[in-house]
Amino acid sequence: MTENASEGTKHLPMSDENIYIEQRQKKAEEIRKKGGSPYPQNIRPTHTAGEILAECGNLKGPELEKLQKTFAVAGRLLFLRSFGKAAFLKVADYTGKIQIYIEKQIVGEEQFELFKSLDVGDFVWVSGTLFRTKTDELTIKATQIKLAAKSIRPLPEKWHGLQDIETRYRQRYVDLIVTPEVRETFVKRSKALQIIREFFCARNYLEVETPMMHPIPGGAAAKPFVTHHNKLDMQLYLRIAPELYLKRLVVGGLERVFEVGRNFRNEGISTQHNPEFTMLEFYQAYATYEDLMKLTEELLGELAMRITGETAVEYQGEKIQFKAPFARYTMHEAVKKFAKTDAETDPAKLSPVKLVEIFEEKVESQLIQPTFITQFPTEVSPLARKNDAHPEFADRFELFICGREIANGFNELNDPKDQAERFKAQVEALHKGNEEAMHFDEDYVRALEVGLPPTAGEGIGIDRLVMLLTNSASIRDVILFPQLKTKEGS
RNA sequence: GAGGCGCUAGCUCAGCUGGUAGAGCAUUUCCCUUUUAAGGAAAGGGUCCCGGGUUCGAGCCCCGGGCGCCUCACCA
Repeated sequence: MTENASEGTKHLPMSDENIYIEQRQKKAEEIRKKGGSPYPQNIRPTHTAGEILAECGNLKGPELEKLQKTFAVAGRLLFLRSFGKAAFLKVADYTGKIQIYIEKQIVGEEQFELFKSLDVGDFVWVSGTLFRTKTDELTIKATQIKLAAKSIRPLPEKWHGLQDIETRYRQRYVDLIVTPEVRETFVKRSKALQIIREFFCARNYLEVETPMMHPIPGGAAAKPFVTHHNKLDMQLYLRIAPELYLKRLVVGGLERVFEVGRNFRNEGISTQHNPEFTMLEFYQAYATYEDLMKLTEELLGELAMRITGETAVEYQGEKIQFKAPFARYTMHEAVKKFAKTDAETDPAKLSPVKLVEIFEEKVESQLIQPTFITQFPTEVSPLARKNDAHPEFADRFELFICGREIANGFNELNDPKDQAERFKAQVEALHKGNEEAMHFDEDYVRALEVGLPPTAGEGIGIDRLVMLLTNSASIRDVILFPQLKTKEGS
């Protein structure tokens, strides 16, 4: 704490005080006056709500009575219905909720008084035996109850919960308490990451971590965040992609690597974009982009199956089929098929840049089911290997689902001379004012000179993938703390 | 960056043509020993996002600003 801590604790800002907070603070003070603590230690549950349900969820009333076993749970008090000398409570821990029944005659005067000072939102510890209520709900009949941690602020209303989207993002801790779907979404996100790690580890990939602070931003076309290291007195960029570092590792003999981590791009914010987002990148020596397309089909199929229980996933009213094989078109074919072309926009006659332009404008939004688009112009693929037969195109693909780019992969350019030329072209574009063009990375070219085996690599946007798997309309719904502007006074 | 919409009690929301600021939940007090949005009785609770303006009078109209959401543009 700062030296001013004692000064700061004298009183809370008046604007933040309301009757609810005052009342609860008063209760906490009462406990202190009596020699107790509103924030005690050594609160030990014997069971979680989930364990109790698993162990006794099938037992009937008489069987529960015979059990003669005491269960102690701890969790947040989320519901309270009092009848004067008895009450029902619902306590939630990380596994679920369990109902508590408390009766003055059973717990005694002192414990019942303690119970009456509890508020919804408090953490509590309860022990007792199990029984079933008239409506057959598995319930703990409390014999002992303790306050485990006092909550000073009231929670949102039980029925409607927290509706204000801004507050949900700013106070995600409250959102997580009162909006069960939010919790489910982030459990699924965690599970997806776990599956991804298992998937690559099972294929002998090594998980690695490369720098997030780059002296030269590289690996993607994007505007970086700039920062500064004081002692080194050098400008650094938050990484826009880990690509160039991961390929250095393949040069170093780590033939199969993957990294899951944050990228930072200093661009607009939308339902599809957060300034920091999570990217999976993986590289495999002696693989081709075609191998990676197959691998991607496998990965996505497995994710869909293990997260949603089926390969067809409902997303915003569309049924997305994650079963292999996914549709495949070259960019030419896709423009021909999905964009209305005339003599002027005949793909065969278009400049590469124009082709990509039409593709992005007319075709992308139509690619709802998982679709691989291959053969991107070399000009827009400065790190990808040229196709041997048609050097104006790169051996590259992107995967589109619901009109959004989900993955991008290609055969890696491992010819140092070619790479140096491509960097030069990028630097020229940079000088011409293209803020997203790449810088010349001499050390990366040196690494290629040491020798990169034939390699294919791919990046998958994890946030967008999780959006699909959790039927989330906005990227903010799959990021725990999405970037928001700070509000005055907060 | 542009346009549209929103911001009223702790929460969810009403608030008409400009005329004393409303409800439900929650809170406080009282009654209530099996509830499932429990029930009954009463009470308290407001910087109507902020700042100007118009008006006898503004939550409402006008101007400026803040924050958010959506669409578009840039991007993954």
